[in-house]
Amino acid sequence: MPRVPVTTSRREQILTEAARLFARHGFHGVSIDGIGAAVGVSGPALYRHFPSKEGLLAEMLVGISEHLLAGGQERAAEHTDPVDLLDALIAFHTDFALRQPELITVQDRDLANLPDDARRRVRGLQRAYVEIWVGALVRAGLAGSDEAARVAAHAAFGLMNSTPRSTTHTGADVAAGILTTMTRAALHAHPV
Amino acid sequence: MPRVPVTTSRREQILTEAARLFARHGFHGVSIDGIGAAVGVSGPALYRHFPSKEGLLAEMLVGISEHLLAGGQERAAEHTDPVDLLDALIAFHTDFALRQPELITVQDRDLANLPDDARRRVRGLQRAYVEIWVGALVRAGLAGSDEAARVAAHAAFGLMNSTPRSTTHTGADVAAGILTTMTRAALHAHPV
DNA sequence: AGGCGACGTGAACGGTCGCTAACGTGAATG
DNA sequence: CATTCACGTTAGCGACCGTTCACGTCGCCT
Repeated sequence: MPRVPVTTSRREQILTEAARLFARHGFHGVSIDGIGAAVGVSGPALYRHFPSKEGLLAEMLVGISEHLLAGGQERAAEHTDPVDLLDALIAFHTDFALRQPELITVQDRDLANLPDDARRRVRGLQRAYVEIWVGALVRAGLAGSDEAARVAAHAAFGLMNSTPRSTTHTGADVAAGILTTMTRAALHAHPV
Repeated sequence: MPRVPVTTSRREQILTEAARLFARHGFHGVSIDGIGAAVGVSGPALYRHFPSKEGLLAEMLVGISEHLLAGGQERAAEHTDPVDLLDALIAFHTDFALRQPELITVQDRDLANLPDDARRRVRGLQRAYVEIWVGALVRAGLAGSDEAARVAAHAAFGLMNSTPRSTTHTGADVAAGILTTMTRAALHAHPV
């Protein structure tokens, strides 16, 4: 039988398709056979690449969290002015949310389905990412306390992550402009 | 055996506990036996009150959508000025999101697990609710097109619905103020 | 008193799911 | 050329899950 040349690695192919399926049906709503079928192999072949279904989810969510944190740290290193940093963070996060809506969806929907150690790891990475935002907000004088800044940061994430609910019908660049403007205004309006 | 006096109706008790469990573990992550155990009965007793597990979810989501739409229509009837209407809508939605975080979570996470007809019904109700916001935004001159207004409305929902992610550590009234202010600013900042 | 309906139980069913086992194969390695 | 290894296959296992069934038990109505 002719072997189909695999352009991207099988692992990444599986991760991509699994993300799409998890986003649409939820972790427990997708079967191993379903994921296999989506990449053209069948069922148990996945166990050549991942130790378990939960392990697959873990790699997906850890990857997302690491990517976000790395991007945040990069921006933090580039900008000393907190307002500039906030703008860079907004641009970075908005871009990610618009480019990878499935990952965004899975990240905050299926975190509870992770095994304990992986969940702790993801939560730690997420917390570090949030703290970058919190620090910028406080230093910019846009939040009266760390607590308030945390609420504001989560609110900003919710705003930018609304992408999966509305992007279906709208151009990505148009949405990017709207979300960026709204997020910036929301954060700057927050009273001290 | 002594019969335990049931204060609220069994149906509502089941709906409440099921919402909590669905919010935490997802629809497919909760078993019929688990829901039963949460209300003190076991497993199949639920079928005395609901036709199926999907039927239970359907009643939950339809109830939420109807409540939101009714509240939106009520505000729309009370306010002729679109900016006043927006403020009333923000107050209404924020209050709901803060008071019922589990329902908010289930609503936009498990819609995909509804049977087709119920899903269509919920989507229709949601769309009608969104259209109230869209109409107010356009009439207020805060959106250049219906499309832009829809993106803005979904973004506002994402902001206000961020509650379940951050309220755990913050007082509800404090969070309400922050979310209200941020949402108002976000919507008013959106350029024409 | 008697029957009925609401509500609950435990047992059992068919189906699906995650995962393992046993096996096959083609390409690189020595 | 023989071996190994990466990567797939199908068959089957144990567990769980949604649902149904047969049955029991109250409280209420006539």
